[in-house]
Amino acid sequence: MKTLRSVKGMHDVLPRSMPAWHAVEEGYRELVERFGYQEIRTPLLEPIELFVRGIGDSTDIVEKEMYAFEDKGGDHLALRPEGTASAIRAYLQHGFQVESPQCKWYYLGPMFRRERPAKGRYRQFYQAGAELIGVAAPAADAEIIDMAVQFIESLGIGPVRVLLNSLGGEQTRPLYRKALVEHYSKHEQKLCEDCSRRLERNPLRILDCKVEGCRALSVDAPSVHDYLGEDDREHFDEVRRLLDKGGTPHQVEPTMVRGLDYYTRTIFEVQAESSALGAQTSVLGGGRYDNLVKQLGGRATPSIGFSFGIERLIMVMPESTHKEQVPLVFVAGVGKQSLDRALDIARTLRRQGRRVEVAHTGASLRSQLKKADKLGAAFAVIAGEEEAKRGGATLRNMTDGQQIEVRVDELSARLEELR
RNA sequence: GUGAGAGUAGUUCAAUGGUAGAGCCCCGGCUUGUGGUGCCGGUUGUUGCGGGUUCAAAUCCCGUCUCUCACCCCA
Repeated sequence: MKTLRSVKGMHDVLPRSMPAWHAVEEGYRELVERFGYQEIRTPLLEPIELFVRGIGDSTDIVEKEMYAFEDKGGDHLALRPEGTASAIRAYLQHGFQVESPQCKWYYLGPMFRRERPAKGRYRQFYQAGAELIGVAAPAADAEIIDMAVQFIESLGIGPVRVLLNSLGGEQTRPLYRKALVEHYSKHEQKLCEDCSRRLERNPLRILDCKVEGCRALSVDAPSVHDYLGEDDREHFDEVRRLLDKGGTPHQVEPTMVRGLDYYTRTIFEVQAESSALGAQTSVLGGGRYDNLVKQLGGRATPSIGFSFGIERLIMVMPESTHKEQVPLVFVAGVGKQSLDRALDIARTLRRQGRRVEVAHTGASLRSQLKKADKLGAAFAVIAGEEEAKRGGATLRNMTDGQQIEVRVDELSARLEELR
């Protein structure tokens, strides 16, 4: 029979890599909860309309990367490609807008994009993020960015670069858009195929194009910063001031735009200087989305958030930040009669909260110790017939090979001393 | 979606048209009482799949699938 494989671009995360995953997941929860963020879990499936309206129908994500299908009842559904749209949907659906318009939420879970897989890019990947909903003040931007950077650094990843830009808000965008269209229209025949399409639908994205001809045209393209309205300018300057004050180094990247349409004003990206990511450089990205709530049918609610890919983070994370496991105690019996005693000792130690492995068969002591070694046990408890006569067991330190005989009822106390 | 490379044991790889192999891993043993180094032994394969050429194909040809990398975009 043909052996089955996981779907293209979708991977098993095997037990051996869990120390890294847990370090990221638990480290993240711990940190954002310290900032007052609470977890929200939303469904993996949403009405496709949510992403079309939220992320934007001219984005690559919606245009060509969605896992969208019609279910048996004829509903048009999609596997979520990112987390923000769902969070805002939940925000509106459960009346937070009325009840408690300011929300600090975080999430963690699988996202789906049907792209060609490459290093650091998968069709099912795990993303975590945070959303600060309903706060317009620059201090919100600074908090989110600071939190993101603190988190990345807490994993021992460094040095990192924080790239910052402003796309402007409602007073800026129409003017800037017009200026861009004017600029690029003069050289329309030199634009690549994608960009001539973008000229109509999303001229901002041309700035981000990597094609030689388009890049040349972008060199003397108008800069957002010359078009920022007064409020947008002030907001951006204040965010920068707060970051400086908080000691978060950043660099302004005037041509940076992001691939999701909902961003307004502040956008940012954290890059790790590591070759482990292949062509990918960004480990975390985010920005302000002041129009999204309104676009999804709510009142205008300024908000900001970020998200990061767990797989990518793990690729650049040093092994030293992997979550440490509690010491393992292996209980070995010697001889058939001792198996019962070994099981008894194991049961007791487990009830006392220790991590314990025990042999299930009365194999030779040698092979049991081999197993203990393979499992990475810190200690072995040898329950042999000799010791049994004295109500004891041998406690062996697997690191240095030293061993002592102790009474069974003293085992736990001795283990405590030794750790 | 476009381009490139690669598919042989769990894994890393050898075998260039003539009997599919090695290291590592795994399992067992080396007086049923001592792991890590050592020694002995053992398991593991429709050579990704399908077709073609040939007396003979892992090897040459065609197709297909998968993986990897890059472009695009993003996490």
